[in-house]
Amino acid sequence: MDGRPDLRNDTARKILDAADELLAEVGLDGVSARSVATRAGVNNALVFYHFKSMRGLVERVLERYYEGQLAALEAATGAADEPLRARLHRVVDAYLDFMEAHRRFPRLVQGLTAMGPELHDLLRGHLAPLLRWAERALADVAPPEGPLAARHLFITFSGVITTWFTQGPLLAPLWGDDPEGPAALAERRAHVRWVVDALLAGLAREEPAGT
Amino acid sequence: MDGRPDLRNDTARKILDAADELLAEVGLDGVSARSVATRAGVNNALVFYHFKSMRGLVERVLERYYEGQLAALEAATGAADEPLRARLHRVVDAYLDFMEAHRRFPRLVQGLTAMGPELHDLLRGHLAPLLRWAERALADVAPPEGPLAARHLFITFSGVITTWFTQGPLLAPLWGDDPEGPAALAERRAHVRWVVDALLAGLAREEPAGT
DNA sequence: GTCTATAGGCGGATAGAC
DNA sequence: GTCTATCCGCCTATAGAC
Repeated sequence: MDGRPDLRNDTARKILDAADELLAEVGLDGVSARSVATRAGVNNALVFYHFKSMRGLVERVLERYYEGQLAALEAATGAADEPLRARLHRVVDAYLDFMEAHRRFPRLVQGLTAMGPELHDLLRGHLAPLLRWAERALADVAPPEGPLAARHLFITFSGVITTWFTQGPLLAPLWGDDPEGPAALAERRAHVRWVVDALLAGLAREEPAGT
Repeated sequence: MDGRPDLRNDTARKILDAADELLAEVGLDGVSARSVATRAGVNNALVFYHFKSMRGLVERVLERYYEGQLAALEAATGAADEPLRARLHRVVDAYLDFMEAHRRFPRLVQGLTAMGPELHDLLRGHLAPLLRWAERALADVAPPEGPLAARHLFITFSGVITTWFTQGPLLAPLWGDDPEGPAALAERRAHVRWVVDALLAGLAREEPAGT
């Protein structure tokens, strides 16, 4: 009972899913134990029985997403014999696919990040493996240090991708498109691929002959 | 008394500044009228006297930032005789300068965005002029529609820039640099400029001869 | 404009019966 | 594991004296 309940338990799952939904709908502090329990159709006290505290509950929701994201990205990294450009496109596609399938995730992370330093360690713990993955994946494209280092490219790409999902609902109505619709996403995907290509070309120019 | 107090009033200013600080420190729901009043050194009830409600207070804080940002970007757009690349560098520098000078701002926006749809209209109202500005500023670089349109470039650049400020404090300790320090910012600035150049080269390739 | 006092609601969390 | 009942604290907001 450390906030990691047995998820084969049906009630625990229902609570977790309800919390997940509500976090995206009303934000962290909009969510109360009562609202979660009601949405899940279970008793108020069970939230604390299964997850110890509200914080524990949120941590579990977050955990599920980050594990999925890392797995998705690692699965897309495979085949080292593949041409670089195609490989990066696949990775970026996997990133977009995951966000599309879990639209609540970027919003949730965004909310938690902005919420004061108590949560920073938690988030950092999940971010660290992602950063290491990026540095591995970009090892032979980006220099190890300086403005073109993998870490900068990682921040840049997560910015380019997640910002669309977080700001999209705000901006898209301004140009009269449904931001959640497949057409808008397809266009964004094309944009991101184009950014990949442009940055790749830029990197190639930096290092005209292989070192 | 519509939540727009006379800011020549000293107490109103103190409350506004205190709210600004606290919003960044503890997030929107971490801020209470009491905490604001205490930080400002004034009485609890004065918050409501001057700002009508907590929501009104937050709106005023937000307003101040967005107005400043738009002004900064517009000021940097001037001189149309300047070469395109230099002009864009200046704009991007102005964007980064503003964020550097107001580090709380991106974090605040991030938090509010993630906080449910009640605030979306408010944010949209501030975002709309920025989007219009971007479309004007990029009018003769980007096509009016499709994946390379100004609106995509706008989301991309605001993502690249703001993500550094929001995620930086999380990530930078992982590579042992002070994210708030001038060295880290200078490196990021170099990165963003490089991204501008790479995307500009990409756009030039799309349209080999001017239409 | 500024203060005190307080109403009234909702929050997390626990005790203890079943 | 699940339920009822409850404690206690903090919140926004207002009334009314000064």
